[in-house]
Amino acid sequence: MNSDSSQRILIVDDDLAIRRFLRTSLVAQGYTVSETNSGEGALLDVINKRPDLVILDIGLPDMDGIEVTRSVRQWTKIPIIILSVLDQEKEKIAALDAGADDYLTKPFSIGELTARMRVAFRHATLPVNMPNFESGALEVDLARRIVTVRGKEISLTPTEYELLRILIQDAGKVLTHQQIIRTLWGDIYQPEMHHLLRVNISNLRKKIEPDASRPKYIFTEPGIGYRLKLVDK
Amino acid sequence: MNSDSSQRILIVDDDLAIRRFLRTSLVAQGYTVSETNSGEGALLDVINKRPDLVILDIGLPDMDGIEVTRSVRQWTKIPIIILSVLDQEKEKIAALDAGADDYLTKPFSIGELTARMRVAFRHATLPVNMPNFESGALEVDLARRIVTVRGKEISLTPTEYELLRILIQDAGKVLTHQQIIRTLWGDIYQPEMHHLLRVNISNLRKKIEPDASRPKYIFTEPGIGYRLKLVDK
DNA sequence: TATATTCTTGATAACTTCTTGAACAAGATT
DNA sequence: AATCTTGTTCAAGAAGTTATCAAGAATATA
Repeated sequence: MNSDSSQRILIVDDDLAIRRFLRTSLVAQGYTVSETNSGEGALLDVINKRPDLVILDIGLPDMDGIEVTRSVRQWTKIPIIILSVLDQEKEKIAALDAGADDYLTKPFSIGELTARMRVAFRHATLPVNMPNFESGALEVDLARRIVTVRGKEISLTPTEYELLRILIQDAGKVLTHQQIIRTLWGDIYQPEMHHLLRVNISNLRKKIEPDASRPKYIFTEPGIGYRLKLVDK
Repeated sequence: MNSDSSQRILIVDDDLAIRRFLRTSLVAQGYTVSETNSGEGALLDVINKRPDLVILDIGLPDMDGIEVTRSVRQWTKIPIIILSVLDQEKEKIAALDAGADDYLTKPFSIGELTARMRVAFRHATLPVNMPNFESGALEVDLARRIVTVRGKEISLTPTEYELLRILIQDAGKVLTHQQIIRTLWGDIYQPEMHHLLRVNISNLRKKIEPDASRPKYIFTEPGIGYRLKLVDK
């Protein structure tokens, strides 16, 4: 948190008028506000200013708000509320699945925005910024997307990496097949997805486990799902 | 089997057509669905059916959806998504501040609803504040689905775990054979199920009791059922 | 376009869990 | 003491799940 304990909000929007309007309204509500007008700026400010919540316009000059969301989500769970002029279903779903916590269509009322911000703060757990993950000989640099086993860097396919990231995000806990499938592939849930998940688990194990038939990291919970075990050094 | 790892959704709406529509769509997505048409029913079902998420219409015959939300929030953080025909700012804010996790205005697309459900599940998996059960040397982490006896982690089959969970839910109380059987295997009650239950109790005891022939945790109530004893440390 | 990489699917093997029957035990009833 | 009822345990086959390999399809890269 901040020294004056007020919550810091980062506003990302290329429209000056909207930034002004939001800043005024939020400052009046007692929030501390900083602003930027580009995707690049957003990524930098999330790192440097460590805001407690991001309000992100989806249409930015340099990069898509969804891209920004995905990028930020690689290493932090900081609440992100997306703003958009479009009420398009596809965009909404894409934004939410990329890791956004809420999606508001302009015009919206400040009352609703702040209510949804309060929901987001309620959800926010203690800062779970984990730039790197370690368990035994396995190390994952989530910010740089680098995985090493016993110091040796290994390369994972996009799906394998995403799967590992999902397991890391809830390390120690059992994730059901359904949960993993939904996070990995979204809405297209179908029974044959289970098979696909198994193949990917198998491939991932081959790359990170010393002995794939006797897993040290990725444990199977028969009938339920998988669990990434936390091992002390 | 019933100890299915699929997520359970409770739909609360007095409009049969909407319930049907939601049920069909959600079942197709692999969710397990139960329904009720009143606020009273909702409160009961949240307790008895232990859903993982509630979809709650705000306009119910007996009580307001906001009331229901407030009431449920007294004791659980289970995700609640409110549905409404009104796009009224005041109502939205009241619902969100009462503890709802999201608010959707009808008509909405199923795609958006399921995307917002995924957001809710993402939030719900974070807090580790689910009650842990402890009795003597037996510890059950219900959020992580981990059972330890004298600090040592033990693995239970889905049925065994579900059985233990049922006993924990009413720890100290006697659960009749019928109650357990129905919760475990649904309504297909048959006399030979008793034998099946006994075998499972036996197997569970072997895993958690120091001396299975002299149970410390799971007590037999002859002619009635079983009881999980609460033991102080 | 060719080449490499990754994803998806089917076949099969290995494994775990479920279900059932049989044997046994303890207490209650006759 | 014999019998009945209720409960426990063991073990084996059936049913269901999970792991792995490999080949073709799709996608990305050169």
